[in-house]
Amino acid sequence: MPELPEVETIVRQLRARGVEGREIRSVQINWLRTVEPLSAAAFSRQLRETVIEQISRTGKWILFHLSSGKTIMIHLRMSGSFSTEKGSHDRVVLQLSDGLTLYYRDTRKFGRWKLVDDPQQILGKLGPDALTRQFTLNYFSEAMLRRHRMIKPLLLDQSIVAGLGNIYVDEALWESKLNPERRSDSLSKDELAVLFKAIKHVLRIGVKNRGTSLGDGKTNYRDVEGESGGYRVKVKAYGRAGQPCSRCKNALEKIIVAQRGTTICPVCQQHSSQD
DNA sequence: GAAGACCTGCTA
DNA sequence: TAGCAGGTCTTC
Repeated sequence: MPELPEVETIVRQLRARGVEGREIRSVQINWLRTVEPLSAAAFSRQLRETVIEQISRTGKWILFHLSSGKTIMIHLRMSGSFSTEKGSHDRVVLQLSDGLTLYYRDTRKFGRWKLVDDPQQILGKLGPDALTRQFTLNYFSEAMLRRHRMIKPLLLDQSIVAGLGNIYVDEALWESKLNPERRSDSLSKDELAVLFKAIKHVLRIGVKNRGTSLGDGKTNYRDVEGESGGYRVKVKAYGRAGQPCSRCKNALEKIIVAQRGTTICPVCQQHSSQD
């Protein structure tokens, strides 16, 4: 579920809640497989009495930098979220100093907490984070042109660029008027520039609006305050199949690309003469 | 590339 | 009840 803007929103709110600087007093692990690579007991032992000095984000990873020198790396996958109030699918509960309790909630249990000595072990396999200066048009163009793959799965590939998921990829492609099945090496210089700009744009707007949430059920994205994201009203493509394209008014269509549900405007996002 | 695995809950 | 979901990993 959460992509870069949702993860960024959560990190900001954890900081605002004053999680940084607090000591972990006790750890409760309700779903053993959430934590890696240690057993729940060993994992808890290593956390106890350490201070969460700093919280950061790279791509879709949340990092808790601990006073012990170790780092907790958290990936929310499809349904992970945080709250300071008890809920119904709390998989990890941290009692922090000064009476704050942090609940990690994850209905589908796909999320993971990894305790690592060196985050680079994992982050080193990722491409640049999509909202950093390291993600440049030159880098992006080169990465796309030297492969012969459909653009959508390439954009979802975290080793190329980190942070995009199904929603923001569909939004960026809609905004760029590009068909998700176009081959990456068929894109012109102009198309690459437009797509690059659209990626940065949809992510920035997403962050500004505190992420996206669809529907109202409890499996959907919630920020730390329990709110759904504000980007929902801004979504142009994702989840809008059957509704009119806000550019040309033709009905948006749902297709499957690389096994992922994909919404496109069949008129605006036609395959070009190439490919 | 594709399909299955990991999971639960919502919707049609 | 089947099918689907914002992610990623493993195994064809």
